[in-house]
Amino acid sequence: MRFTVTTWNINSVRLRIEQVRRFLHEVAPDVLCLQETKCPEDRFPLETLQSFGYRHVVHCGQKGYNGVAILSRYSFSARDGLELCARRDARHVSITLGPDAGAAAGFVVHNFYVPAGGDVPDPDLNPKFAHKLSFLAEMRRWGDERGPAKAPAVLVGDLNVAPLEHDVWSHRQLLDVVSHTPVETEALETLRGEAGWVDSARHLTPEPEKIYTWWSYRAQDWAASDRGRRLDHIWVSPDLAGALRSVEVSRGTRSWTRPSDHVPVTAAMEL
DNA sequence: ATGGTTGTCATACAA
Repeated sequence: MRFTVTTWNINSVRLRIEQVRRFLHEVAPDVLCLQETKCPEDRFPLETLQSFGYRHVVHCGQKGYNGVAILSRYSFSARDGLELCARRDARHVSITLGPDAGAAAGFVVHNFYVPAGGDVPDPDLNPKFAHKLSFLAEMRRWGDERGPAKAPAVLVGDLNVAPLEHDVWSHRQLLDVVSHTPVETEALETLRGEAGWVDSARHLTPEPEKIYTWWSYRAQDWAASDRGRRLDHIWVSPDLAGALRSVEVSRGTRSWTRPSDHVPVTAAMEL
């Protein structure tokens, strides 16, 4: 059976609830992972999201910042959130889907929101960048502790790193810009490789083709300048790599009224 | 070299 999962940094789920409705109507993934819901638990639009056909929802939120959620057409048997960097930041949530989602033993979907890291790419001068590097180090340690994948798994999210040369509009000009500095790209690629995750977008669309999932709000004309970065990722465990059929970047949502600066990325698998 | 925009919460701060 076909299984689809989407990751989307929504930059306020309450402000963009209509965009969520439209996207779910048009693309209808089985599972939607959101980041930056920017919404405390008691103000999360649970019933509205459920009315879009996604009965199974988990939200991990806080006031003003961060926040991750997973919407699913299938029931899940467990939910869990990691607490990284000893902060109660809402930057991770995971679910375990049951057999009705297509994998006999079920599988885990992890949804991460990696810290953006501020503007100055020096951990000694910029505590936000230090936090980002610590977060990536803890993701690496978490992967080491998990060990080799015993069951199919998916890791998605706004990882706030564009790891490869053709994941940014200009590799040379972004080498000292947070999101594409060597210390970040090497950290992300190392933790991904050690844990055996397959980068689904690059598995199906290798370099040198450019892929972007984020365009700054500050550009006068984001589409004309097209100075994007690939910050949003869908990784799959090695046993799922052969099941990948497509990875779609919903670039069109960036042109919707009052868009998020990130667009949805959807992977389809034949399980 | 600089500033450019958006969202939350109501004043800076994070992205």
